[in-house]
Amino acid sequence: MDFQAKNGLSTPQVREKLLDVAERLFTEQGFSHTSVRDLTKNAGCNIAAVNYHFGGKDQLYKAMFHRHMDRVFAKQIANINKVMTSESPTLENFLETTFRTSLEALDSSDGRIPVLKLIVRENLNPHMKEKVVKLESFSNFLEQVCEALVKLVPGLSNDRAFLCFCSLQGMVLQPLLFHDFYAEIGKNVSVDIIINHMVDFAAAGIRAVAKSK
Amino acid sequence: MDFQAKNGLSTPQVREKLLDVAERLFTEQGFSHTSVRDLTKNAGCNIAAVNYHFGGKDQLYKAMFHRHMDRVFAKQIANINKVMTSESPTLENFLETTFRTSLEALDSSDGRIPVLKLIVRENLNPHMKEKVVKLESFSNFLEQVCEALVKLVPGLSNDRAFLCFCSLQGMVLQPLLFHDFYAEIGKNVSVDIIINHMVDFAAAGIRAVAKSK
DNA sequence: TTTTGTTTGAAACGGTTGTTTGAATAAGTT
DNA sequence: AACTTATTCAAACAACCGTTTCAAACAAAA
Repeated sequence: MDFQAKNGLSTPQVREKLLDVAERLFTEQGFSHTSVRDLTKNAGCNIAAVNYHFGGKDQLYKAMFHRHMDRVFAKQIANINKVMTSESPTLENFLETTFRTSLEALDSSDGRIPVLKLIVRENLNPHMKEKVVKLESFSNFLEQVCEALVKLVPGLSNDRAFLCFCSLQGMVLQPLLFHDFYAEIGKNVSVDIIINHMVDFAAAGIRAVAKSK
Repeated sequence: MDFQAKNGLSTPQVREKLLDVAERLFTEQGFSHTSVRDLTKNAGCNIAAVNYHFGGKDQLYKAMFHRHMDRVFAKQIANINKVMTSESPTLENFLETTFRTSLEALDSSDGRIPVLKLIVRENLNPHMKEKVVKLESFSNFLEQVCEALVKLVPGLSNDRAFLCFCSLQGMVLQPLLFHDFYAEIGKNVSVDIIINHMVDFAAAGIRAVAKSK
């Protein structure tokens, strides 16, 4: 009932192993299609471990979601800072870094998993009652991007910058969700080509929007 | 076992009613979260009706998916033709029509349901073994869009047009998936403003890509 | 060693799922 | 009318789900 009551910090291995497995299975198969038996079998532990360490499937999902979001947004923001504090930051430079970080999960399928895909899942089928996505992390990321855009593109208002953020998010989303699908129907494109295209497309789009009345 | 064996065409009412309910519930809640009991209760028929008329939950899903895709792609292509056969078709004109048709499900939540959302669901959790999306319909739509883009934008190659299609698809996807989410965190924007922004953004993006080496 | 608290294990519980069954009803034909 | 087919219905089925239980194994401290 009161799992890890005293030992507030870390239960050594099983907890982490379960979080790792959860990150992989939940992102690949979704919440409903991943059973507790799947998770524990892949983690090499007993079925009861999920309830013992986390208090239920829901809360394991929540814990992994938050851990993952914190990691990825921290990385994105670090990248943005690196670009913006360089000697001569350009819009193209900023876009390429952001796109590449978001899309690096596409090629060389090492363990990297895109948060956006997770967020899309959570948005289609909410599993947490509380405000779905960790708002502190996400809002912070959103503001950092908008702030950078306003600095990089003369004449861009805050409102317009938000709309641009949405467009950028969509452009990233598309290959994340559909790259495999298009590959299957013969429309295969390398990630580098996609990124180059997206930089050209988005840079022109943002600059045009900045000049628009 | 052999449902509607002789009467190959239409079983009068229950079939259609089930397809309508399935279209609504599957798109709102997803495949797994929609039980056969939900479907039949909303359709006002018996539980066994799904298996009797369609042969199972899977095949009801498939039938509604195909019916819906055929309808929406037909409408999209009709719109494209209307624009392209007008006296002076412009890129902005084409984009606005396409965007508005795709996003009309956002405001005034009448029964309209976006296919793209369905396709995203199906892409995240495939429920059909066969090539997921009806390829004839989708490929046709894709080609029509690319063809129109090449005609409207001088210098745009076929390969580049495909990449632009992907970017457009992403830009449409974003509000479809996240509009409600952003509204909940105070970032509410009217559909008209979104569309105007997207037209500006995409038009500049496409023209820039056309001039790129 | 004995004691104490934490972690694991196999089995079972209650609930929901999609599907099947077989009788009852409706519709259609001869 | 009788007979045949198509459809509906309530009930039951088998399989899976997340969770609980409680005894066994383990660790660390006394």
